[in-house]
Amino acid sequence: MTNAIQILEQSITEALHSIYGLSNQKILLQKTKKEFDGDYTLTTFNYTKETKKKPEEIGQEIGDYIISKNPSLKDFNIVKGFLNISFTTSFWCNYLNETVAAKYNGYKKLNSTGKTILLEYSSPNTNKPLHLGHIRNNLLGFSVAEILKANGHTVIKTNIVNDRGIHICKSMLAWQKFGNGETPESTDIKGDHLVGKYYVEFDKVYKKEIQELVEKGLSKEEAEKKAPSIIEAQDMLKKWELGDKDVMTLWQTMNSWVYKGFDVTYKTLGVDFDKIYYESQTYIIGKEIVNEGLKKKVFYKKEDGSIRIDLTAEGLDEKVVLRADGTSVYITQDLGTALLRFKDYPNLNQAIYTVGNEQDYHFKVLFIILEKLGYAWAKECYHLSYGMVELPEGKMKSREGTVVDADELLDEMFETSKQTTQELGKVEGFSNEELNELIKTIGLGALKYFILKVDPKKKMMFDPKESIDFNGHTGPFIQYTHARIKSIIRKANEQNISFEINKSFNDINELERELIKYVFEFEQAVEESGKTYNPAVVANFIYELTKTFNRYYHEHSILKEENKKIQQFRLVLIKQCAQIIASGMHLLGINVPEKM
RNA sequence: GGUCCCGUAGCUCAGCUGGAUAGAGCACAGGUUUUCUAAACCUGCGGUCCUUGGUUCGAUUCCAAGCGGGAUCACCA
Repeated sequence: MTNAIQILEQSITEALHSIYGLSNQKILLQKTKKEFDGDYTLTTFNYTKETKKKPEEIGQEIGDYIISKNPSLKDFNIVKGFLNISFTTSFWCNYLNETVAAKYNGYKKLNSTGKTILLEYSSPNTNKPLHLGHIRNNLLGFSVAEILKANGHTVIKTNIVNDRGIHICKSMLAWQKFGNGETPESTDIKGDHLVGKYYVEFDKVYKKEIQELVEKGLSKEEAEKKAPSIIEAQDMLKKWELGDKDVMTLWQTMNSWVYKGFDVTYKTLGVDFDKIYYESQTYIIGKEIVNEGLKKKVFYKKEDGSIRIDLTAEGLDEKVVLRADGTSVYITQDLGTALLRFKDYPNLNQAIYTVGNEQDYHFKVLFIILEKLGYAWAKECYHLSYGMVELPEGKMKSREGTVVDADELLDEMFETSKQTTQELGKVEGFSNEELNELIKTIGLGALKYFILKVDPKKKMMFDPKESIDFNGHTGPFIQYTHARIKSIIRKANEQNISFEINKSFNDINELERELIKYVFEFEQAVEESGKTYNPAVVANFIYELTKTFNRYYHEHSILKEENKKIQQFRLVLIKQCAQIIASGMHLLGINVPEKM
């Protein structure tokens, strides 16, 4: 079936060719603005040079041509260089009929042109609990995965757990020294938070040591290198890479605490993974790659013993890929991880890394190195870079404790959700279980929508003093609208009203026409958000649809409508709207309730 | 200092590959419920789209410079 936009593009192409002999012209179509009459608008300024005619004239000629050739088009009007074109009402009604008959949900089916995409997100460090920045990462990654699936791709969601390295040793060391054998069970502290406590503890001691050394006359840089704590941590890392038994045992124990904690947070957030990688496994592959690269002369050994790559020709710097003491750095692991993935999934067409934009440079370097090493798939690697979440005071810093903790924030969302729900008192007949479910759905809806409605590329502000809204341009507003529709549908069912449109029916009003167009345009929004890896496109689109629906809801009654044909049409329309709202929200990882 | 990103209403954000009189939400002022859920709807208030040039029939959008903010340039991750 050809859709509205395709019909217009084809007709206009034909018109340009037949009237002016033009081909390969850009066809600039946009939605007609509210103030004007029409469905879609063609800008005709573009063709003035080739045709040597005024934009109004061109509009008239193209308008006449396409209307005469295409029965789906009703009429047009011209305002300067804008040709506003209207489809017939029966065209839109037919469209609605067909989508409903096809049980259309706005997603593309998995198809042969679809790619196989590995999408990495979350990627936590196991030395501290998750914070709001990680929440953005998790929601973004999960949503983009859903959106890509809805565009007909196969997506493998993966998590690379950063479970080794100097930062982990810091927590371990502090626990060893000051922990008095504390465990999550003995303290009743969630495992990731307990480990995080010792990460902060380490930093305190370390800072103090630095200060003492500075007072003794060392420079700050020297002091940072010579502080006893950091030397101990480095020793521990060496022992770890050598497989020291005690260190390994401690490492496994503390990591297991963290994993238990993360699992709880992931479950609450509703995110999941198809495959989990651990850097403790991939860093070894990384080291092998470095050795091979050394032989291939992609890397070289400096006098100080470190192994490096010179990227100054690319406008970048000289980069260390393996430390002088033989232990691996961040990028060593990433080399190994990349290789392992393409080995595990030989059919991979793309690998997406969901990582904050503070690491733009790192990924630029990583991808260039992979290319220099000769991996053909290097060019399929893509850094999905997103902006930081900032507080009014600036960036969040784990070590300094200026973070919005993920678990705390989630609890606050649920608390607000609970309060609001109780105040509004619309939950009669809900069981306790249903009520809890609803509270979670709404709290998560508010948080997820708040984060996903912002363009991922941009940094975003979060002020902990101002709680996340439940009114206006928010998740709960959209969820509420869905519940409203479902309420009407339930009542219609109770009254045994049928949901079928008479095929010849086309007596619709302006808002109904607009709503059908939104249903139609959803797939374009899904497509665009997929191409740009941007859930905000879907989020904002669904909001527009929902806002229009609420106006419609306010102005027109459905169950009280006496004309049965109109009533049935309206029921079909709103049911499809509910479907699109649910589909769109699903792409954001947000559930929509039947009642609220 | 080099590289990169950003600058739209009091606040938080939309504004698609250049197109009509720049839009929402929050906040503020007011109105709407005997009518399908008022977490809603409607009205009002609010803008040198950071500045200055350039390209263009047309620039918030593209280019250049400047100003302001941020990130990064680690043998941290």
